[in-house]
Amino acid sequence: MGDEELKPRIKKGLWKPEEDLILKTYVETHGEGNWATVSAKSGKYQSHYLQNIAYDMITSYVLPISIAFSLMRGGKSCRLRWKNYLRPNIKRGGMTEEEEDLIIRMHKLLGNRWSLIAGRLPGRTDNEVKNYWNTHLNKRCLHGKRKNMESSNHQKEDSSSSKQRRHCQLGNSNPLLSTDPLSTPKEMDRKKEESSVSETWIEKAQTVNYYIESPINVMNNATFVNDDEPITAYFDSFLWYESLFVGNDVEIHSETGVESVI
DNA sequence: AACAACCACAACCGCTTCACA
DNA sequence: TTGTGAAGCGGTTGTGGTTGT
Repeated sequence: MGDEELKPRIKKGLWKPEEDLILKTYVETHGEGNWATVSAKSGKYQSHYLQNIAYDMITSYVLPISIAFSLMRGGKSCRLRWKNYLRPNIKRGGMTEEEEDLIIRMHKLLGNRWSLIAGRLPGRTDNEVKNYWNTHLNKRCLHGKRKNMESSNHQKEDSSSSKQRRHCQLGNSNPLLSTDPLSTPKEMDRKKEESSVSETWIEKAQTVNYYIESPINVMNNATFVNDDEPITAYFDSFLWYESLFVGNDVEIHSETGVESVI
């Protein structure tokens, strides 16, 4: 008999609807926490489950009643599944423009602090924000940076090509895409749509950050080395302050520290 | 129709932090 | 003060669907 047979098998991979129901039932009864015990305890919810779930739901999930289905999942897996998918008030579906802008602004301020960012988006999870950033916004921001680099390089180019590119930037076509022979019209439309939303404020933020000392720099000055609370408070006040100027150009004088809305 | 490439999202893994005995 | 287990977090990988060839 090998070790593998002695260990309880922890199931991995995508969750099935019946597993979701078991976990949901467990958490609704016991509350969140003690995730390590979910796997052991959830088996007894078979009877509870069968009493409370409508028969048509059971049949639709093709559950053989004779099978005792305790959750053979690790505590971490259960916790994540609950937190990211089953928890009440989880908002599903695409991000709104406001949410996108908030994510980008927060990411610029906080970096990859996904839980902090998600904390300011009701109904959104850190995993969702992180995935959304990696699949949508990161590309868009990189694309914006490339665009900026291109435009700075263009200053060294001959006047005709730079004039053409400037025309593209001001008009309804993208200079990078329009000069890319591999881009299809459909792809160009898609990329154009992606790049249109938040680049304006990104450029503004880059300008603003030139004047405002980053909170991270303050941290690096070891003002609050051993105590997170002041840092958090500082972030909060900074974000609150920053939020006042959304959509505005803010200038803070580098020496006097006096801010003014342009 | 078949296959490959790509994309979006769910889930896992490893590390850190926290709480408590 | 230290050890230990639980929870939290961010990076990475896996999976399934879609699109292009």
